[in-house]
Amino acid sequence: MSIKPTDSELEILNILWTKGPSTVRDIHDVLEKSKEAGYTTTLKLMQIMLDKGLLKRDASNKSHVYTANISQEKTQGQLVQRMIDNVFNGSASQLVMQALGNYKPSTDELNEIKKYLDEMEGTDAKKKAPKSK
Amino acid sequence: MSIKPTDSELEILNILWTKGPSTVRDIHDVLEKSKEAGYTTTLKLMQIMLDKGLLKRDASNKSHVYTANISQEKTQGQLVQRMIDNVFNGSASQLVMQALGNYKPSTDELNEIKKYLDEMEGTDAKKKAPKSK
DNA sequence: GTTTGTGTACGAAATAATTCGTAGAATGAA
DNA sequence: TTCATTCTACGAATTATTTCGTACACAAAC
Repeated sequence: MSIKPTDSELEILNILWTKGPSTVRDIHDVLEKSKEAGYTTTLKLMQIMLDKGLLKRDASNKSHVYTANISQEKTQGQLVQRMIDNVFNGSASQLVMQALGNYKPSTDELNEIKKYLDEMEGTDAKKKAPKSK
Repeated sequence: MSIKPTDSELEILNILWTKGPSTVRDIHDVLEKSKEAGYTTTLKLMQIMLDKGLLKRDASNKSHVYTANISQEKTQGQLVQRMIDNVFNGSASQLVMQALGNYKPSTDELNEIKKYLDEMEGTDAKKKAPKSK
């Protein structure tokens, strides 16, 4: 059971994750700022995403209100997983180092990551990272 | 100037990066082990990849020999970059932590990453990681 | 020679993603 | 009510990806 949103779908999901429940108009207004997009194109996309189960909606008003139906964290996890498998031959640390070498995070970010690593080391092969529900 | 191989194309690239120059037959034999695939399907894919500039080939023999025309490291870098932008709203450290939380690398891998981080910290805004040519 | 095997080229079907036009329902002015 | 606006639904064109059949070239084996 694995989802695979397209790039366009991801754009919409990102907006929904950030802004919360939104109408097609809301989403479209955001998209328009960064790209050409027809209103009905956005509408159709979101209808298809509804079909696929990526979104859910409240249709009790004239303007339907859409919400993401998959969590940001879970989606990120699955996409990262896929990238590790398909692009890094299964090596998470390879991905991590590529991300770091490529990106050069700030010292603050570095420290955050190191802290995270230290915590992991302590717990060794115990369980997964803590997650706030 | 940014490439975007599809999943199928990435499978082929991975094989080429691992095994070096190969014929369609070579690639197809590897693919067949993990999935259904017709020979001419693989052939066509590789021809299209040639068109796109993802591969190059030596056609001097009856069996043409293909090679990846884009480097593994550069491709990984671009894909990671894209994921950071599209999925993690620009935060590399978010990606890193998702990768780690999700995957639970071995202690060895953890140490490798930490070492890498330490090196980065020392050199602060210098340049990219050393690469053996 | 002819047959068999292995290869490339290429057209085209099948599927998926994206885009948009048009129709018609609902709402709110004028 | 009539007009303009705003919305959904939906059909359909466009483009990209994946798949495969068929044709034909070439070489080795018979």
